[in-house]
Amino acid sequence: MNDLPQQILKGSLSAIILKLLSENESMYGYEICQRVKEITTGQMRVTEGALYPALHKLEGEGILRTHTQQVEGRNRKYYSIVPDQHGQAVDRLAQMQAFLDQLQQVLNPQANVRLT
Amino acid sequence: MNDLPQQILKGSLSAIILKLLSENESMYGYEICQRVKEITTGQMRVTEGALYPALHKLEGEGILRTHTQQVEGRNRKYYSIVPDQHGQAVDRLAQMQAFLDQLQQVLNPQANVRLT
DNA sequence: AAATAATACCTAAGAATTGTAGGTATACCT
DNA sequence: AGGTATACCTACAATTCTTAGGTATTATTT
Repeated sequence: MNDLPQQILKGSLSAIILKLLSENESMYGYEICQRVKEITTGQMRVTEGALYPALHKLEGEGILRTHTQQVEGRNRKYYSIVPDQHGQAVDRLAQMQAFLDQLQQVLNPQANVRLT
Repeated sequence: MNDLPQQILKGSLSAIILKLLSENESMYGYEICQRVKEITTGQMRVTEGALYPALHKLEGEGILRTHTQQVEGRNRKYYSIVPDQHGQAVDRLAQMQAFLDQLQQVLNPQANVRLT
């Protein structure tokens, strides 16, 4: 009946991918899943059924590119931001952040965001 | 090509509704649309095509109830949280806030939330 | 040695939510 | 008379995700 807590807000996945790939030269799908689990101490999980189509879409849009590499007998498909698309990634992340700030304005107006 | 900026993150609308109705005894649909525009200085807009189905769903789930009233010749349908469902609303809002905190942890890990 | 877990990729089908684009009706202003 | 604001609604399409599978290799446990 009740939705389980590990639901991802629809629309946030591509932002998560772009953020992680902004900080790391290249990552492979499975690694992204694990990284999100790590960062959020297991509270948020990116399912593979959502991740791989999202990666393929960003690749189709020309924002990401891939190179495959065999590591310990397994094939890994590494994704990275296309060099001249870093601006695009920054823009998208800024848009998402702006929206989240507006949402906070509605849901939690007395809270302020401060840098540490 | 590019998604316009006034897109709502799917899943956040019911939280917005519950938050506004937690602070106001009752509100009608059109009022909710206007209020969100006010709070976010026009940057975020809840479309009626999304709002009304969402309200009907929450009513169907037994969380909201309605009473209609005629004001200045026009019919207004006021929504309010069913008295013994305030806990439900608080729970849902807390869940959403927890998720947003986790998302911030991924997208903007150096930022901290502080009360004013 | 066999079974299970972990790693690593993928897709198909369906559910859920939202935007777009309409519709209806009243009141107000020009 | 026409346009704008108020106030409700629905249908359809688009998007995004979850669920639930599938394949294959390596590591670990039984």
